[in-house]
Amino acid sequence: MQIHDHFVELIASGEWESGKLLESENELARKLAVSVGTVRKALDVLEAGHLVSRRQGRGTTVNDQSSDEFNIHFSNLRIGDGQRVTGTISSVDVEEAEADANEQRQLKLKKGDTVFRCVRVREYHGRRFMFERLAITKKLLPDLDEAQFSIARVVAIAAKRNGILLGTGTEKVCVNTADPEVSKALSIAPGTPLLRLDRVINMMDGMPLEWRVADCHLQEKYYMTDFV
Amino acid sequence: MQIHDHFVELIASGEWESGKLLESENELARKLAVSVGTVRKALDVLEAGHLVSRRQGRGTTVNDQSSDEFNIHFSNLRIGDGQRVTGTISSVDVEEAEADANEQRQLKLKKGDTVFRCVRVREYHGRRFMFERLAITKKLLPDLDEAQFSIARVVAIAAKRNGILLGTGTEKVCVNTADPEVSKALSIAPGTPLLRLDRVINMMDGMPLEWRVADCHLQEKYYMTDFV
DNA sequence: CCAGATTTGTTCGTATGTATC
DNA sequence: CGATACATACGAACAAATCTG
Repeated sequence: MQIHDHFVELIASGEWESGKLLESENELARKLAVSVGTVRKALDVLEAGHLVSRRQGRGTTVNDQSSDEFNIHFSNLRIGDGQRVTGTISSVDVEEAEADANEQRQLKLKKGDTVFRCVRVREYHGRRFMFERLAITKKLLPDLDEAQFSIARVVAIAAKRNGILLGTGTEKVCVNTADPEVSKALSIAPGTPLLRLDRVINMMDGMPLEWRVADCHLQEKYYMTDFV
Repeated sequence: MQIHDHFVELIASGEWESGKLLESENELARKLAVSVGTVRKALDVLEAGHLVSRRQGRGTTVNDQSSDEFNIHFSNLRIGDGQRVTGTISSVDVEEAEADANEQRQLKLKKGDTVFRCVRVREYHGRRFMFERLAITKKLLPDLDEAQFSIARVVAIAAKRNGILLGTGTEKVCVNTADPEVSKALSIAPGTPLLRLDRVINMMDGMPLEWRVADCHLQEKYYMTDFV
């Protein structure tokens, strides 16, 4: 884990930039004065966290956490044969505010901390299907401004700029019905049953960074999980 | 994987009975004429599949796949602080029939194969909350009869009797509204939005064994998944 | 198309750390 | 307190995939 954390630091600091082909396991082991097995295990953990990709005969490369391939693993929405989908953003509304009680609890903030609040609509193949409300800890992303929220994966991109690495997340799923605001945004009848996705994404140190509550009109899409 | 499969065979055949404390890694390695590292890796995979539990200083024990602790990992329904729940069965209706087209597809059956079809209602703290329809491949569980379906985990228990080990599973989640049958069974208004859980449980060789479609009136419960 | 070098994947055998009984 | 078991690490070797000239 010491070696792992060292590697995380190298990635977060930008010393290991995304796309870079790392030195071989043997070289890393020699430079860090540990066994290759130890380097291997650290890289295994990094790979499990989607931070690097490894291929026999080729080497180990650093993944870009602002890329779509990285971020799509935070979506359990799927289509057709099981491919994950996120859609694209079709409308945005941003404000900056003091965190309310819920935001303080979800993002582990103190009274008086500020958040970005963002309301967005996502569409897929030209059809609006998701109404999402985001709350993002502002102090961790000081260079983030309201103009940027129209692009997908803002948080991941801003996190990368600020040397923050995304880690785990949890999502609660339940059923909700369209209130007037949502029904208008998605052009569906009020009261339409929707899938509500309540998701928190944490940083690698375990602290939450983004809280999203999304109401989702599934249409041909479905939510899927695996049991192991 | 050869060692892993060998261990699976020992568990499925009953030679390693549940609750048994295994020989140490060193002994297993010596008897199988492989390195301890190889035994460790095989045991790691078994543990990931919930077939054994390991504790430093104590040893490795075989889990009982018919136990509640094993089966609860196929449920993503949670309550309060995040504890998984399955509830208890409050009503049952069973029939034996030739698999229809959907059942053939989901359970990878051939035309003419027979299934158990079972309609059950689950309750939690005295409140009925889930209406589930099961389809189970009959030929794999020849000793299963209709009288047994009133107990939870029938399939896991029958599978154990027949030397079958449960492996992975997938679950699709979407939104559904209560039709007359479900609304009557759960004592809720017709049209009430419900969470629909469409789940297939596979055996360790990857072949499906049970298909369940459940409509769920969540109440204070919620469905939760983790991102890694 | 092939030969050789490089890199990860897998296994081996041993040694030490640490939790449990 | 000692014996035992899993957890972690070490260093070496070979297999298999990949890349290069």
